Amino acid sequence: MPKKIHKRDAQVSKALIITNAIQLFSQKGYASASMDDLAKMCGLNKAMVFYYFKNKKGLYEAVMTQVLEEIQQKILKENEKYTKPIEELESFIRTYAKFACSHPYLPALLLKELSDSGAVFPEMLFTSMRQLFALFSDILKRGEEKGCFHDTMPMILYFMVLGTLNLIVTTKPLREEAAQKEDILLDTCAECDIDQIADYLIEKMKQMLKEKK
Amino acid sequence: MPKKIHKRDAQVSKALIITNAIQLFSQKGYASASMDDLAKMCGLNKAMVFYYFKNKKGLYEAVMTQVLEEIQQKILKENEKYTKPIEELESFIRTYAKFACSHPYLPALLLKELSDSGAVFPEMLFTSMRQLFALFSDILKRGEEKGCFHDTMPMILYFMVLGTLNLIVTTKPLREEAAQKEDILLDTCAECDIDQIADYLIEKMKQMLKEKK
DNA sequence: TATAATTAACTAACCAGTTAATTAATTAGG
DNA sequence: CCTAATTAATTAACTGGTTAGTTAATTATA
Repeated sequence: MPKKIHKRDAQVSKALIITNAIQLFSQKGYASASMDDLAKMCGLNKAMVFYYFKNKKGLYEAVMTQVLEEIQQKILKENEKYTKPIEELESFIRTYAKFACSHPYLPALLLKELSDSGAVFPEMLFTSMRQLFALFSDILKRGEEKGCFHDTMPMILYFMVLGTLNLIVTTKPLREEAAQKEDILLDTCAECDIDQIADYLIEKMKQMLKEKK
Repeated sequence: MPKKIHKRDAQVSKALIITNAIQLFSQKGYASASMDDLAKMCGLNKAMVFYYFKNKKGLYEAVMTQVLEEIQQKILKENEKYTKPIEELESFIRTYAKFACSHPYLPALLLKELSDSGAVFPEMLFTSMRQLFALFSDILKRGEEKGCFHDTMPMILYFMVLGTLNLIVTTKPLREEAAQKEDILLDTCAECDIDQIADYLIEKMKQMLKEKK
């Protein structure tokens, strides 16, 4: 619990709350995240949370918006560097993989939210999530028009990519622990780094997309 | 809230609690599932829950064990019908897909648990989950030895299958809602039935596995 | 009669959210 | 440039409701 070293500054306090809330929500989930704990983490009074974000749900929405905005901007920016659909797809997967690995709160928050079917955060979930999917879907469609992709079902392929990468990241501690006590026969991919995994995924996606029905 | 119509019977009461707990935990998540609510759903006194399962965690473990046992038995039984790795893989995917679709509590519970890295249910998670993965991994390995599969990374492919199917099932209500208000340009696969999706996944898996590195 | 199943009533901790008072920073006026 | 008034940020203390879990008494069954 860090003591407050910062001056009175709304911007700073607000950012401090969001930063800690990202950690808390991603680790404990919405219901188990305590606003008392959050205030202690921030070194602020609990009332500040409600002063800036009205209520718990408001804070959660701010957290999700920021996190989704972050990854979306990153992917869009990377995407601009490429023109060929294959390269764009590769960039999408690699960027998401790297970001998810270095910011593991993203997969945790996303999987929790999706496993609830957006129970906590119903409206804004697809407003924000849709845009990422739209980009992915668009890449596939353009690839199909150009004749380099075949037999695409964007929604399924999207879940394939996100599902795989999110599970790989969130289960990492579990798989590492398993690797120690398990027999060697069962490879839990505990030592694979995220680049290897992204490479493998990309190659497999290429194989899936190049074949005509 | 059904009134109790059953006689005094430990077996019946216990089963009643588990059945309702599966629904409750899968809908609300571990933290938000209230034992008071559960007792009301069962038409029993709350103390019964603690009488039979000691505490909330004990009940949750019983729920997870039963649910994982259920799907595992189903898949193992189906698997016996086949001998060729390709058929076994196909059966694995199709059986999981169908079961997940008709018992949507499974994907909900699994995704919640995995997004926590087994926070609630640490020990038994991989004891039970491992067996399913072991079967999947085994199918791939035997296929590779026989020369019909190539370049397999079982852990990644496992998450690919489970990740895709689980997300497809849990997001179904979300995607259907989206389909109504969204532009037609973005296909959320709202009308796809689970057999189509399983077919597509199986075909894509075949394409991925047949190619040599 | 002994044992197992069930209940009502209780507790102590926790939680989201409120309130009214206090402190610090900003601005305006002389 | 200083000070008084205004506004914004922060706090302690509180509330009402909920929660997991307990206990001791009661009912049914074998």
